[in-house]
Amino acid sequence: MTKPAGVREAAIPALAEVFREHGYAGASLALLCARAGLGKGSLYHAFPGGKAEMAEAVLDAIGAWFEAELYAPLREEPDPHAAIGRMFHAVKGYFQSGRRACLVGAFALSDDRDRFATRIADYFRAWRDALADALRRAGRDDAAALAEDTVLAIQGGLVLARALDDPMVFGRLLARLETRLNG
Amino acid sequence: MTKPAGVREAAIPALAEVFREHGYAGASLALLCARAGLGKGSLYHAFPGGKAEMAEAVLDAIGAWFEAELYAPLREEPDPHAAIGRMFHAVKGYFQSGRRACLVGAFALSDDRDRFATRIADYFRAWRDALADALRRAGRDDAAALAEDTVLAIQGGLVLARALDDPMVFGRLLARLETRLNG
DNA sequence: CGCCCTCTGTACCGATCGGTACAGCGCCCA
DNA sequence: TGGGCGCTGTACCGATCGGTACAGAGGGCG
Repeated sequence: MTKPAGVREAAIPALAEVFREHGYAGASLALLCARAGLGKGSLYHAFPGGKAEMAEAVLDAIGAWFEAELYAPLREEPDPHAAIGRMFHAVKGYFQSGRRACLVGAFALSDDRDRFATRIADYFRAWRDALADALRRAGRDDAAALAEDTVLAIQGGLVLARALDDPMVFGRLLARLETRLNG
Repeated sequence: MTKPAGVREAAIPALAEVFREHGYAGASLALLCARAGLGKGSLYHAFPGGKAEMAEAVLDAIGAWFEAELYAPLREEPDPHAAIGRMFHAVKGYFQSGRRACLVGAFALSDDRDRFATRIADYFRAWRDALADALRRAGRDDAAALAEDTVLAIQGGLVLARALDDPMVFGRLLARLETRLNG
């Protein structure tokens, strides 16, 4: 029943961390192998497409995680306020209170964007639209603009928190956003 | 009187564009040379410290431009509303309405941050503090939080606009921010 | 003119890049 | 017990990496 899990899925979190820390260009095969604890042979057996396929797999895994943990609840949870609260909680945990960067956001800023354009766009579009849906069900008439503002502010918060090396910036932002959205 | 200008300053805009598009790791000497229209010899004569010194020079140039065009007016212009309006106008032009990424923000997201930590932090701290100063003079009691929110939102707007490949996202954001700040 | 000093292109360096080839290990199932 | 196969490490590939050495071009000035 349950897939044999495989080297592939087991390696993805480690690969994700390398891409997150060094960017696509900076993530060398040597780094990828070391972090994954695998030789080149194993890595290329699991990802015949090489570095590009590894990055795609990582983006897919991130997208799937956000879809399951954030977007689906935002769309389907009967109580939109609860779903929004859960979103902030998940975001805080995922980004380690601002210490961890957003891989998708980082890719969007460089020319790696072109290579992974649809995955990157889908990630943010799904987030923005799911949040707008929840806000609409919560009775906000400015749902679309507010959702866009929120998603974008989270990305900016990560940039600024890392730039100033001050996770509090991210924490403060999340608090401000949550009161703006949930009252 | 006026410095002989030199190859150095002439090359900086071209170098900046390469770092902006490809990141620090992705900006190879070959790309840097080609875009600057100089051979390795010339480039290393102007920047004996190599790639790292080029990036530092680019960050310094960006910092100086923002200081002169944005931060100083925010601090010194008698009419804070006018200075804030000028800031939005300059930001819109500089980032080409959201089509162009922020080099400093991109560096902040990867591990290049450590290498250029003080320059990156100074860029954002100066911006946030200058804007807070103007807001305080404009009579806002939430000046500090509002300034932080604004700087961070601009960075997030660039991420989201590039991710969705939709410059309108950035334009809408600037409009929203300007009404929030200047009424 | 002849010297010097700034700037330039080119050849070259060892290291590392992403990627491939392949021999063998161990496990599962017949 | 013995194939077969999923997985692994290692050696190797040409290309490119960031950086250096150096010979000369060019202009200013004595």
